[in-house]
Amino acid sequence: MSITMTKKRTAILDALKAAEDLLTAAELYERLPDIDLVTVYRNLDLFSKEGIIKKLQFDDEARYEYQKRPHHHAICTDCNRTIHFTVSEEKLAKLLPIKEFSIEGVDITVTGRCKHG
Amino acid sequence: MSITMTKKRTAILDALKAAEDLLTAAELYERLPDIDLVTVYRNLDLFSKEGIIKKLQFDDEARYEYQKRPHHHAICTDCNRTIHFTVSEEKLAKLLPIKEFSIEGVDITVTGRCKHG
DNA sequence: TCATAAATGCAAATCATTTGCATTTAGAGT
DNA sequence: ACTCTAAATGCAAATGATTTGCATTTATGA
Repeated sequence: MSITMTKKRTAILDALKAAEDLLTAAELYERLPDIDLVTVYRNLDLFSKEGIIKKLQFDDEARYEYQKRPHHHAICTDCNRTIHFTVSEEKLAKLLPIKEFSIEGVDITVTGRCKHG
Repeated sequence: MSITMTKKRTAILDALKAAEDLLTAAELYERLPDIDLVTVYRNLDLFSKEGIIKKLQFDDEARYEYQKRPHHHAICTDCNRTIHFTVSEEKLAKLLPIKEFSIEGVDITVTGRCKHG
């Protein structure tokens, strides 16, 4: 990547990699109190633009995740847990019936209920 | 529907039905200056919960559309135009490979470039 | 018509995110 | 290592969408 990897940037990325779930900027700040919240925001923005992480806009706030490989999300409306899943390129290609459009990215978000205890 | 349809609510719904694109609360307020912005928000919320309209969270603000039938969106990263498209139930059912999840809704957002002039 | 709940408006609060600016730090060249 | 310049960071304050509190108006139904 072409961006300078400072200690703080590395720490933010590591925290995202280590996280089970998607994190908000505030949650990252909790885990990394030495890094100013503004810096967290600025770097999350930067990473998003670089494509290193992914920003998902939730109802009230944004959540971020380290982007291992492109994938999609199923969010449980009960427990808010997020399940990650992938969809094959072939299936993705078949979704959009419009030819006059060059696809850059596809986001699929499923809502429903997971069967947790 | 079980909610009281006041004149203002009808006006808000009509404005959404008439709109070409998805509208923000502020844009609705521009079109309906007699209706307080707070009332616009409250009723958009109400309609969303009733399933009459659909709320899409964009980067910085929410946009709303009258829900004719379930459909999805392709957003041009150049001109911000929104293209609506549908995906058959069969295709939708095949997307999520997780059995332990009862699907309530599926949102597909495609980003890319449309071929406008 | 009256009573009660719902709908609305206005002002102010909230809260995530952004911006301005001063300070610190990193990287290139010497 | 030293110096210079741009980038990175922190702090305070601003921004802007959305929400809340409360008083007032309107609709509904007995």
